[in-house]
Amino acid sequence: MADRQYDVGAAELEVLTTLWDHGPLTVRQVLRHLHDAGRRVAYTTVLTFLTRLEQKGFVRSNKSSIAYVYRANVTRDRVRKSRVKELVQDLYDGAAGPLVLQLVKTGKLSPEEVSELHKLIDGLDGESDQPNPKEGKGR
Amino acid sequence: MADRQYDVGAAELEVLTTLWDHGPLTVRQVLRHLHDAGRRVAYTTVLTFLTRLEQKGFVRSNKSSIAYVYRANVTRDRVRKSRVKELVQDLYDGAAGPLVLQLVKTGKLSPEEVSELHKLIDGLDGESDQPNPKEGKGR
DNA sequence: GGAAGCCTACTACATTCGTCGGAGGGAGTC
DNA sequence: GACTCCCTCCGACGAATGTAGTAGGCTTCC
Repeated sequence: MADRQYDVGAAELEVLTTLWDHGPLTVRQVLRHLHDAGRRVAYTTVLTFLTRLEQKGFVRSNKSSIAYVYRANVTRDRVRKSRVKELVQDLYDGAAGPLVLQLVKTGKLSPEEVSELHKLIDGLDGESDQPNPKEGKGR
Repeated sequence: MADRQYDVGAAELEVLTTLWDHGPLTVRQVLRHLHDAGRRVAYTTVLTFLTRLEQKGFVRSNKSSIAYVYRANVTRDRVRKSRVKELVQDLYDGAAGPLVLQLVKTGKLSPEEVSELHKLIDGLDGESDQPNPKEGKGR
């Protein structure tokens, strides 16, 4: 219960996502992107989100000549992993397998994804009893 | 953003999970299960959770001779699906594929799960190039 | 019939999150 | 120099969530 590491609210996450998608941005730029995406929020609301995200360490900012420029300080991948882990823990009793199966059954994977998955587990199949030696863990 | 359907807090979810795992229970029984699982909460806290869950429609209760007996009113599966969907939407731009791939890569599936997965996608593979006729296509 | 328990109802309070408004300060612009 | 923007800081507020205390009601057991 303590481990709620990357804890970002849904609205905060939208802002963070905007930063992931469109690089370093000022408050106003984030606002514009959100508006373009159909999200109506006030300027100060975005500012609040960015400030809170910075307090939590998810973004950091640099003062440019005019305004602060914010950039993500965690990778999307990290947040994804953390969120997935939390989900698996809370609802799947820690076992990823059932989730994978469920997703494959109902998740409407594209043919490309299916074939990539195919390759992946063909690999796994062989190794599944001999641990991977070069556990580099790159993304 | 409106669609936050099965919205249950983390602590509420523990209670709901207890009901899923151990059938209809009274407040006190839920409390005992939680204590057994190392979770320290007060009796009235559990009562509050159950009351709130009932208001939200996630559990329902029957008055027995002694005390109210609560039972889950949503399936675990439904909550899982809803949560996963939310996650996929929020963090994977709606595409389940990347999540599956990520899980398979890092999710430590058991050999049994891998082989089940194998069977599953062998099935999918066949259909993948001939469009599924009865595609309900939610979204 | 009073003490000891268990049960529900009601109230409360701190925190987090989503959402802003207003105040006050620098920078162009007539 | 006054107007107008745009920027940041601070404060605020309501809803949800986690957590729990207190009051009052029924049982039961000497």
